[in-house]
Amino acid sequence: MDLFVSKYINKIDKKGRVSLPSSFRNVLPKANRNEIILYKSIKTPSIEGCGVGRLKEIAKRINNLDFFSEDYDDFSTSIFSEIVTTNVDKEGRFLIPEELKSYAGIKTEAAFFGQGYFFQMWEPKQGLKNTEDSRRRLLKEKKSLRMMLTQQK
Amino acid sequence: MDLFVSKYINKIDKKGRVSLPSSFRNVLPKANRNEIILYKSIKTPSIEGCGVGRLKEIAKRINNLDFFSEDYDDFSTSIFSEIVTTNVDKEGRFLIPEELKSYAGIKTEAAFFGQGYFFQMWEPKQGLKNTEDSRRRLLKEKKSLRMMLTQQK
DNA sequence: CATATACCCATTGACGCCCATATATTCCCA
DNA sequence: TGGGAATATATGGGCGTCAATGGGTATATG
Repeated sequence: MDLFVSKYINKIDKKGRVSLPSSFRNVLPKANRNEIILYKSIKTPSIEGCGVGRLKEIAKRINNLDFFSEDYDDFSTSIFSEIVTTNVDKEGRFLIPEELKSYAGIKTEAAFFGQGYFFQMWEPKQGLKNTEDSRRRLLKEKKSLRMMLTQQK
Repeated sequence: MDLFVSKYINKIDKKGRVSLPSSFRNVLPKANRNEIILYKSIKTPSIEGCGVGRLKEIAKRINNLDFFSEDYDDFSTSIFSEIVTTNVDKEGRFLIPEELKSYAGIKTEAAFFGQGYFFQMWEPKQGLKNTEDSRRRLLKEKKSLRMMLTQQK
């Protein structure tokens, strides 16, 4: 499985370390298993994360913008300066930077939600509520959900 | 990671020295870890910096502008003639030339902002405000920012 | 010679690395 | 197939190393 799926709730220890769920670690390329990138979610009070490979993709894309345009600076600033890289230790744990932790309201536990190509970290209560809310919104449009789920191949 | 990412705020000591963030030092080629180039940002009151290797890339960018345009001369002059090289000492610190420091309004602390292939140095307050402004501009066009961040592969 | 800058050494706190344990999971073999 | 052993995962904690910072002294350069 090379996608981030399922959800987990892990504890944050005294030193601020939290285990990246094992199944998530396995999604990272064997080469760079010891480094991930984190950034504030644009739309929700949560932290998003993924492997560094994704960052290089983003970098390439930004690099293709007109270097002297205002857009270049805006993207570059909003993305690169907001992204933090974090090292995953041999036990699979990492530190969540304070700024991100407070942005997401995370204190003693972090809830990990697989999102396919990336994952989110939430304060557990808020995260679960968000899941319910999304599901509720989707169910309001059953038709489209059914279509999404039953479409083949 | 071979990109300048994240942000840091470091102190400037009595002698005018400031630490280049460790993660930034690691972006510089192992060969030339003791030298960086600095120049005034064209669009903002900040200082931009990078390893000496990137000079060629900047030259290329400028060379791609129309040779007979006014822009060509302006960029060429503004950037090349303003570039200064600075030595990084064994502890990873360097001196910010007075002219650049006053251009950016930097006094006792410098904020380092990763920008991918280069970095910026700001007076902390102004730098943080600039980040917010950038983000605000981009969020007005949610589509583009989301695209930049979530496109897969 | 005077000022600026490089080199050396020191301190503090944060972080990485290592080892340890408890629980859960898988595997293997009788 | 049941039970026990080997393995993996989440978690806890000790300790050495490194990053950021401060300061003394040598050296260079005009």
